[in-house]
Parts: sequence; C-alpha cells; structure tokens
Amino acid sequence: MALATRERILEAAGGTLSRNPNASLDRIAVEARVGRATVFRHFESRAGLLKALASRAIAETDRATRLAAADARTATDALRLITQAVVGAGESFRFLVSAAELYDEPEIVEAYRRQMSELADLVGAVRREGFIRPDLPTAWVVASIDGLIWAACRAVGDGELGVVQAQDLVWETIADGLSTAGAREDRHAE
Amino acid sequence: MALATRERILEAAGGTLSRNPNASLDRIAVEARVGRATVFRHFESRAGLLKALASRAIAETDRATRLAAADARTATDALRLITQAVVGAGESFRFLVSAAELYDEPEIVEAYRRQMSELADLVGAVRREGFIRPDLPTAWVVASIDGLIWAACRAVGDGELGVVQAQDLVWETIADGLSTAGAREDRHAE
DNA sequence: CATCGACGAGACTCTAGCGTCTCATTCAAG
DNA sequence: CTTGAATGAGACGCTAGAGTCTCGTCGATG
Repeated sequence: MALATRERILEAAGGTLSRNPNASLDRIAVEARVGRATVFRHFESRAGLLKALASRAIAETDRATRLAAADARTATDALRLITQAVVGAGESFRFLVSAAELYDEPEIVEAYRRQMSELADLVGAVRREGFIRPDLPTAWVVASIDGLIWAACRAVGDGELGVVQAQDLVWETIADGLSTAGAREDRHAE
Repeated sequence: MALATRERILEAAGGTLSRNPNASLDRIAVEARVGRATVFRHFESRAGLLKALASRAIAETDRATRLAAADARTATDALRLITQAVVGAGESFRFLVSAAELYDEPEIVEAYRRQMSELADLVGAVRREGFIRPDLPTAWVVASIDGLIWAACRAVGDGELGVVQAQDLVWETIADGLSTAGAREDRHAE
C-alpha cells in the first residue's frame, strides 16, 4: 500500500495547507490518518513534500494543456479548455498561492516561469485570432486570467459555487466581463 | 520620533511580509532599520503587529469607501471608485492574502466579513442599476472583483504595470472582460 | 508457521524564532 | 550640564516544530 499512502499524504497536505499554509507536518499526518514518521518515509523533508505537491500540480497543468492543445481547433478554444481544466483541478493549486517556501526551489520556480511563458504565448495566439482587445497589455491579460481562476478556485473551495458553474463563469467573465454590455448568449460553453 | 518609528515598522512589515509571508521579526526590524527590541516597544507581539497592519488596511478601505460613497452619484460609480482606490492602496493589502495567523483574530475576521458584506450590498445596488448581468450570482461577482483587484496589485508589485494603468484596466475588465466583443470606448474612466 | 516490509507510536535532539531583560548611547528639553 | 525618553545591541530562556531513531504491531506472502 506504499503508493496509496503516499497519495493520501499528498492529498491531505494539499487540503490542509490550502486552509492553513503554515500547518505543521503533525497536523498533516493526522489529517492523512498516518503516523508522522511515515511522512518522512515517503518524503525527504517538509520541503520535499511541498516540492512533490508543487510538481504534481505543475504536471497536472501540463497534462491539461496537452489535452487542450490536442482537442482544440483554435487557440481561443485551447485557452478556454485550459482555464476550465485548471479550475477543475483547483483543489490541487490553492496551496501554491501562499507557499513562500517554494521560491527557494529553483526547479519549481523554473517550471512556473515556463508555464507562465507558455500561457503568455497562448494569449499571444489568441490575440492574433482577434479574440482579445488589442489595447490590453498581454501582461494584464495573463494576470487577470490568473486572478479569475484563483477567485473561482476560492469560491469553489468555500462552497459558494459548484465546480461546473465556476468553470463556466470564469470563461464568461474572461470573455465578456460582468456588465450587461458584454453579454453574449451564444458564446457560453462549447 | 515615536510615531515615525512605529509607522516605519508598519511600512517595512507590509513590504517584507508581502514578499515573504513567513518573514521573521528580525528580518522586518532590519528592513525598517530598527532594533528588534524596538518592534516590541511598539507592538505587543508578532500577532499584535499583524493585527495593527490588518486594522490599518481595513481602515484605509473604509476611508476609500466613504469617500467613494460621498463622491459617486450612482452605485456603479461608487464601485468603480472603490475598486480603483483599493488597487491604489494595493501595497497595504498584498500581505493579507497569505496572513493565515489573522484567522485567529476575531476582531479582524469580523471586520473582513463586514467589508465583504458591504461589498455584496453594493454589488446588489449596482445590479439594480442594471449594470451587472442578471444571470451572474452575486457571490461570483464579488469573488471575481476580488480576484481582479488581487491580480492588479500583484502586477503592480511585480512592476508589470503602473498603478494608474492597473486601476483603469481592472475596471475595464470588470465591465467588459478581455474579449473584443465587450469593448466599449465610451466607458473607460470618468 | 516464519519472514519481511510498511506502518504507528513515541522518545529524542536540534534549531529558528519569539518574547524579555539589561545596559550603553543618543538626543532633545530644561 | 543634567535629565529623561527613545533607541540599538545583544544576551537569555522558552517553545514549536523539523528530522532521526527505535521498537512493537500488523498483514501479506511463501
């Protein structure tokens, strides 16, 4: 059951740390219904656990990105699919927001930079398809997509919205904003 | 110079903690060019410092809200002014995102709830003015405004955008989203 | 039954960082 | 010059939590 245990620890760590970024390993072990020593049997250290958790989230994003790239016929569609996939996997990501320790892991920082750069490239392609207003800086487009995804994950985690609902709302808001002026009934999902 | 010293500590704490939420008091003291003992002369404890910092941010928001309510002729305009004010004061708020310790301060939690509830009320008023799409849940409207403000503060802090630029972009995006469909030249700022 | 690997429990050490205290210095007011 | 308030420097004790180690238990496998 070695693999199941490791997975259970990662799961508990993600959940616990998203609620309290400074949670102790003891707390995480209790949450995973596992002895504290077992945590060290599966991970070198607290930093190692954090790193594994981050790697997992990064890999999940990469997977979603690849799937989206394969399925989508346009860059715009790919951006939509990726956005919704990340919101769907939100629970895996919430802890990252406040994981300051990870800034010391060059491997993770590099992977994050790469993903952000890929997102920026994708936004560039979406822009060329004419979907994005030309007057908006790409940096802001990327940042606001990030912010809306974060808001959606938070709302889902707090039980304010369902996952599917949040996925739709994020994309609607990215596309049309919140005001009546932007409403477009024919462009919701799929 | 007691007041100036206290202010310098708060300033340094805000800056340092926004970069590293787990920064030690020693680090903060160095950043404020102040002895560590002096920090304890002005604040009861680390928790006290955090609390003072949070109270400051809350008070600043209240002030901005009152000003906006006084100046604005419509709820929509008030929401715009408040949003921009918070982005402008973003540096004071960035540390709050990952200040998990504050969840233990009932006073702060209560104030935060109150502000969120006031924001929800304002959004309700804006909705009645017809500015917000009726099909969007209020919880999502509030959450996404929060997310966009956060994105803007982050972008400003990272030097990707200027403050004024970010203030305009947040409101444009809230109103019209990122896509070409939502663009409205006649509704930018004031 | 015998073995072996995974685990739980808990004792132990070590360190970072909090909070307290003391003492010397500085600086402004009288 | 004297006094007192604010500060810097740093020593000190204390605690939470990381990381290590040992031992006993459980369960699967042969």
